[in-house]
Amino acid sequence: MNLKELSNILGISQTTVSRALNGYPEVSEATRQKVSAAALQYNYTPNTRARSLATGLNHTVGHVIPLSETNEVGNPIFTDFIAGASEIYAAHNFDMHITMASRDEQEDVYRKLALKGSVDGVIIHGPKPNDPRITLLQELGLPFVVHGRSISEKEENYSWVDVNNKRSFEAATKHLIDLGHRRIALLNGLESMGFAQRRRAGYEAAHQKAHITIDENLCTNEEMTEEYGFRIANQMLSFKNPPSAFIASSIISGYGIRRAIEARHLRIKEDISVVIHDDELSYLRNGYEDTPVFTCTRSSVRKAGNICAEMLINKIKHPQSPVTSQLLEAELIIGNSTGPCSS
Amino acid sequence: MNLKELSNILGISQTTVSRALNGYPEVSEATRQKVSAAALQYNYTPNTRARSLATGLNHTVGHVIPLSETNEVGNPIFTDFIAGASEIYAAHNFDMHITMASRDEQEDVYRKLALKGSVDGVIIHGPKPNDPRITLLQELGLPFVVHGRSISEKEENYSWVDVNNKRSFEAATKHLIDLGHRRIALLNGLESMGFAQRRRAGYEAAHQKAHITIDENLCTNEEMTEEYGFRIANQMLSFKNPPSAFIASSIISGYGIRRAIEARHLRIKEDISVVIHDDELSYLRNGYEDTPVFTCTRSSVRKAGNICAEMLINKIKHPQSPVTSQLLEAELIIGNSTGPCSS
DNA sequence: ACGAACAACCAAAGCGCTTTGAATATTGTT
DNA sequence: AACAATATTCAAAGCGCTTTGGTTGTTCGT
Repeated sequence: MNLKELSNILGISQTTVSRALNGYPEVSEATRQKVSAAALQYNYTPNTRARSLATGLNHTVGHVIPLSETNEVGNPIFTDFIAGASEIYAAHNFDMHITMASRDEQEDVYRKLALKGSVDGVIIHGPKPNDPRITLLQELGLPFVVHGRSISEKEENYSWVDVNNKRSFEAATKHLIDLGHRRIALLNGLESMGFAQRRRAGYEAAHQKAHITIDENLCTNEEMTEEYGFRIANQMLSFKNPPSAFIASSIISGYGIRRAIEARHLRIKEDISVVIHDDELSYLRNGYEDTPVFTCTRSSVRKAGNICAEMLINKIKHPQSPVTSQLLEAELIIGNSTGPCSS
Repeated sequence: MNLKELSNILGISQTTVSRALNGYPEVSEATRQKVSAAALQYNYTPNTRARSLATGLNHTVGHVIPLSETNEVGNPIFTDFIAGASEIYAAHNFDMHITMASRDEQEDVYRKLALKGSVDGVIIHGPKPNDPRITLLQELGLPFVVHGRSISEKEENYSWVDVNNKRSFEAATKHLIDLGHRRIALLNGLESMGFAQRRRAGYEAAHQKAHITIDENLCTNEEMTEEYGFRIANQMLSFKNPPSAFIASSIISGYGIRRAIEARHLRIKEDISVVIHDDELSYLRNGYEDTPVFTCTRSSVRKAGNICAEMLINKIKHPQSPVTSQLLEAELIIGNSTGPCSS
């Protein structure tokens, strides 16, 4: 069933039928009723392709999910982010177009996306310092919002949504220092990522303010898997001078750290303190009670998805509106994994 | 840059330019060269919408990811499944269209998808017994492949890719029984899911063959989160007659079970055995060495994504081809979490 | 009762591509 | 040299929708 057929059945022109369905004012209430009823009866829905060809609007946003070199799969936090974004898309009748691409394919994918004209805007995931994708999209004139922030000398005149990673990791580190910890391990994300650099900066700031020198052997950067947490914690706990606390960039690595601690029959909290960053992943909740399992810096990645999507749709609908950005604070929440330094 | 402009620049008709780029034979090699060069130079890529309007083919497949009532977010295994599928899509130049929808919205979403004409085919996720989506899509005439199988009286004449859940869970249960375990807890997925019913059937079969009666108090069905594993294991371990082994439908719940065991200062393997189903999630690997952390039934969900995608594209390209299906065997791999029953 | 203002509708053009059917150029055959 | 056969090219139609610019009735003020 298409517009032509429907209008033939009704004996009304395609113009009027189209206008009736799209809520234009120059249609009498009577015909609008008739048309709506017929559309429902004959199960008519306008063909998306034809519509977007005619209007130039796709009602679609693209996500290009970076595959890490090591895992070749997107980080599971994307599931939650995208769930958040898709809520908003659904509310605005937008569609979601997803591509998974390795880091070196990214630019090419974005360029293709723009040229093929299949999306009205995109979300940039996992920005790196001076991320070339940002300038590329600005050149291409494709609306976009960055989840995270790039780090660059130039003024950052693009829209982004980010967590205050520096502040939150400084707070987490300070919390441990206040508890008497002096050897605090940092299991950070990949060094090339903007968020990891900011977290590192927070970690450093807290140390500096407390006049503690950082042991570089306690700081690592990797893809944040469970195995990463286990392997590194295991290694570090066998140091002659092991850390008394761990900060992990993700609950997933936190699981690995816990596994390593318990494999050595040490007790979390009493013997070793652990702080994680908690994205509030729905399948990997950090406890359901008031007191979380892990002490954490908490910021819902799903909510970040909401905000990014809302921002992008707004940019698409109002291309001339000024850039906006939002810095989300990640609360430090004391859970059952941190206690006074025992060593 | 569009076709019209490009053909004007070249002084060649749109027809010929289009044919040259699409590899039709009735174009001289000379002009083909010229056209290709110009397309490259002027950065021309055909507009997807226009093309699909003209051809009737979208080169797009849709995934409708069910949101669980409880979590409102897709299970993280989708990330891996979709990563697998998208490899294939990329290779065939297909796009991916994702919608997240709660269970009761599912049918509506599929219907809309078909009517709007924005996808050439879809993948059905998380089939339930007598899943209405299957008949719906058959009526709509939209090609589809089911990840998993429905369970129904009627003959199952549709394409699917599934793991042999019954067989693998029977093997897992038998393994534990052979080790002397008699009280084996089953932390299964939602009862309404086909795969959960098949896993339960395997669990029952093993018990039956060993003439052991099942204690229904040891069998639960829920969304497979970490917290689920923790909470239930914690409860069961405080029974006057606790289980000596656990089988979990997912590594995620397995983490929770481990947390509960270790919180009670029991040892995994020595005191309590644990078997999980391992989807080989890239961020939640079940160990990297020969011997996995958890004894498991292993079947890569990413590979399942590959196969589904390949199957679907084949169906789209050859609509008349017969239905195909594939049953993947999940190997039982003995890891460091199962040992002789100690009680 | 007449023209202005407005309400309601429509035919046709256009979005950017593919594809049909026809036209033109080239080659081969006798 | 003339014609058939083949190789290239093209103009125009069509995919299903929106939107421009007109046309036809209605209502209103005077």
